[in-house]
Amino acid sequence: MTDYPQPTPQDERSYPFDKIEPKWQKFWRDKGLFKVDTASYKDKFYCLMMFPYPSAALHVGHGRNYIIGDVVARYKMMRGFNVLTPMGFDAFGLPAENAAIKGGIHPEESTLNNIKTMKRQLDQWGVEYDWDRIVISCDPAYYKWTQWIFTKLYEKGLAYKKKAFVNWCPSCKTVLANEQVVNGACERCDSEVLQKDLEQWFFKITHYAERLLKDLEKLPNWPDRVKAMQKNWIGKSEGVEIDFKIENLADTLKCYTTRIDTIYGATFIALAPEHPLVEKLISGSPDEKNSLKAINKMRAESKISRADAEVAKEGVFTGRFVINPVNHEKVPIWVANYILMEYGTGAIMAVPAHDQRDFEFAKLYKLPIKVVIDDPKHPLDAGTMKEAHIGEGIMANSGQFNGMKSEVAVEKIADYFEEKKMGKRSTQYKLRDWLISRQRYWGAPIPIVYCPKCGIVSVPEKDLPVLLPKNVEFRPTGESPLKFSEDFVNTKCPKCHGPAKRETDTMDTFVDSSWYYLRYITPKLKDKPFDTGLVNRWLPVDQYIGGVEHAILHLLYSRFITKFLFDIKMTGFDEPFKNLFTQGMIIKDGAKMSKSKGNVVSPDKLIADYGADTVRLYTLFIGPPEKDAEWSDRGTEGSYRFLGRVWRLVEKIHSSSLRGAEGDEAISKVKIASAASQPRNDSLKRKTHLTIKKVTEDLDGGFHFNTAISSIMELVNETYDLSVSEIANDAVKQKVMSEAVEAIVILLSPFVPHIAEELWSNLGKPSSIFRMKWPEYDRSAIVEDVVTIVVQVNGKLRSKVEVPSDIKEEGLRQMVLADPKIKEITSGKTIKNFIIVPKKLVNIVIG
RNA sequence: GGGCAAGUGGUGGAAUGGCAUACACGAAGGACUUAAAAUCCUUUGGCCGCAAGGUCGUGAGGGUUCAACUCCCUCCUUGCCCACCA
Repeated sequence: MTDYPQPTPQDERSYPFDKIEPKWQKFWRDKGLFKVDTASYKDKFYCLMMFPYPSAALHVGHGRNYIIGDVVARYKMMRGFNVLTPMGFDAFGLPAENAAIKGGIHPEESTLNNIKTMKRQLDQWGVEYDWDRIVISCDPAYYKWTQWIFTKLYEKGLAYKKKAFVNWCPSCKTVLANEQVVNGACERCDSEVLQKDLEQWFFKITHYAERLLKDLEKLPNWPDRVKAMQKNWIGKSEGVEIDFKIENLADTLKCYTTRIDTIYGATFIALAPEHPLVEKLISGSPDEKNSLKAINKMRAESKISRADAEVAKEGVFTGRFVINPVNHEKVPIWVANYILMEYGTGAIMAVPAHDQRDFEFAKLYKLPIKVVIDDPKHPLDAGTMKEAHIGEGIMANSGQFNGMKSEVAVEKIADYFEEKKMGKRSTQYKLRDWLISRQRYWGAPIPIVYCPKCGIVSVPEKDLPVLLPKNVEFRPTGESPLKFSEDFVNTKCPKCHGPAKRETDTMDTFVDSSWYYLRYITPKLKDKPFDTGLVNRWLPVDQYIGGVEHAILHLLYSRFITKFLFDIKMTGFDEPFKNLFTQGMIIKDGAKMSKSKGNVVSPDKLIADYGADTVRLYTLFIGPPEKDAEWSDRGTEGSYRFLGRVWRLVEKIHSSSLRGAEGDEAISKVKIASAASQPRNDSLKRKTHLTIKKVTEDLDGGFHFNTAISSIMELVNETYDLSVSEIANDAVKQKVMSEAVEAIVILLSPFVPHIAEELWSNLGKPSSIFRMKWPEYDRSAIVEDVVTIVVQVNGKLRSKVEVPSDIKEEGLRQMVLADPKIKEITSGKTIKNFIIVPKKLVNIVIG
């Protein structure tokens, strides 16, 4: 048995982060480091992070967004910008309402509690904001203006009401947003989502479809991925709308096609079950009753299964025919479940030979298949084809167009249709109008009043906000909870002052978040949503940072609202976010971090164990920030070790040993590095300036935090090669060393602000480090007198030679060929080519 | 079916035409310690070799080039988004 004392755990902490982090956080807040006076907009930089929904608590995956934003803000600050970084909360929404139904706590209470928790977490991370500008979307002072935007859209005819099919969860008894429907089932309870036909409010985003598409070109600094997703979502296609004459009826049937070149191959027409002409077409047909029954079945089914692509094709013949205008053939009209009423005209000309869906349908109902686009080398045979020929080819069986390339015929036939007035060119979009009404409680009420005399009346600005009443029974019944609040519903008509009723639906929370970035500039303004003059100075946002999951919805809606506000001259810009950065997700155990999967890593414990700087550093070092990354608890220890190394470097070498030249015992034992080709002080000075260059380029050229940090690690490693005794007696080395250490601290400061601030002050420098100028590298310090040239023979590395950096070609050639290894390899061989990449490489090509 | 990413050591990743594997994790060994932790140092792609060195090697196959992880073509795999969109 031993009687030695047990180890004490105090040394587990290699530097006192628990003391310094709260200290500097308080310092920044007391000094108002992040407070901005928007009146001075010279060198402004608007750094915006997507504001969060206030859920219970943040995990380290959320943290990535805020940490990245904080690094950008601090870096830009040191580059002399007047940086605005505000934060707020997207505080309306279903989760709080559901929690309230379960737990009985009012959504407002739980939301405000969650905001408190999240704010504390952000504070502990050392992520700083101008909190005076906080914007909370459930605050009446904010949603007043959300409602105001609604009324403006309504005035311009861009907010309207219509009957529409919406997603309905029978078990939650509520309407769901499209994004809450996953593979046809409710996101939360997994029951099958039904469709209900309800009166709904829409924003006419389709009015902006072309501009939303075209203006993507104005956004060169958005990720291509996001632009591609938006483009895809808007889904523009150009084609021809054909007018088909219906045999024995006065009506024309309009069909939209992008493949007018296949018109001669149309062997049937297919209508969506919901097409308005369906009843008229089948009336009088011998099998009218059964047909209608089958069509009604399709109507019911097709809507449920719309989310499910693998539904079998089904159809009913109407008994009617159209006349194909190009060849006067009779073409039968069918009703088919795969045709969508929402797209195009809800009717298509079906060309089985050249469209896979039409092909399957034709096979099923034994309809004719006619090849009109052929490949002369491998002619198609309609009888034996296994699938449709989708691609281009040579026109066949197409009258006057035979022999043309199909891509030419597309234009020729379109011209022909327009000349003969048989149809016209037409552009279609997949984008649908934005359904914004929700039969839910926890949202901004739609500011509309229904008056028996005046009809639909929007609430005038002086009566806004329409306050969300607090005492409402919001248990799900399938109807808007506000319907049951008599005080809320019964009101006076703003026009005739007679009794009237309020709209009881609330707005989609995406409406709240589609303009919040404008509110931050003048967050407390009472008489306007924002000050146009100031907003025009501060926007567009210089850097927007957020998750790619918002690539379509939030970013598209925000662009739409910005364009609308531009059109009504509220703003002078029509794109809100100049630069967009979308960070990757943090993965744990192969899945996205989420509470339901039970793989969340809480920052609170990590910060308690290692400090915020370690968590920040690891989050930034884990990999390229735009990519997903697997979280490893081990990895945090590496970051922690590195910070300890920096701490000891500054504390021991610089502040004590250098001055006293005493030499800390542990440090004096550091080995003296092996001889280098240059004097060590030169090499360290050069490395210092190369590191400044590299870190600056990594931050300016993109968000390459991981490589910036690794280059600082290299510099730290190099300083460890110098021993204390080496420095102590050499004034030049001391200078080089302190320059390196200062560079390390300042270059690290955006990433790990607390330790940097502490070390900076320990070095005797004035606080705050974030009021310092970002260092610039010295060109003369990075030039080399001697460079190492890599010598390849026939592309293979064979040797390295050191040459003066200003060597001429002939001299270099001689030195390279004089190298013993090269001499041996090249002896007796003919040198065919001698390629020189200056200061880098030589490649000798021999026979 | 369409669109977009990505595929490199035991692991996260670096290198965007010029030394493949920087930096870090993990592992092994050493110094310090009664011991451990911490710290500091060394080694660490495979194969052959005592070594010097050689050789193979960035999902697969081809191509362009003096030179390819990088550019081009074909294919495979994984992930994400969209999807009976005419």
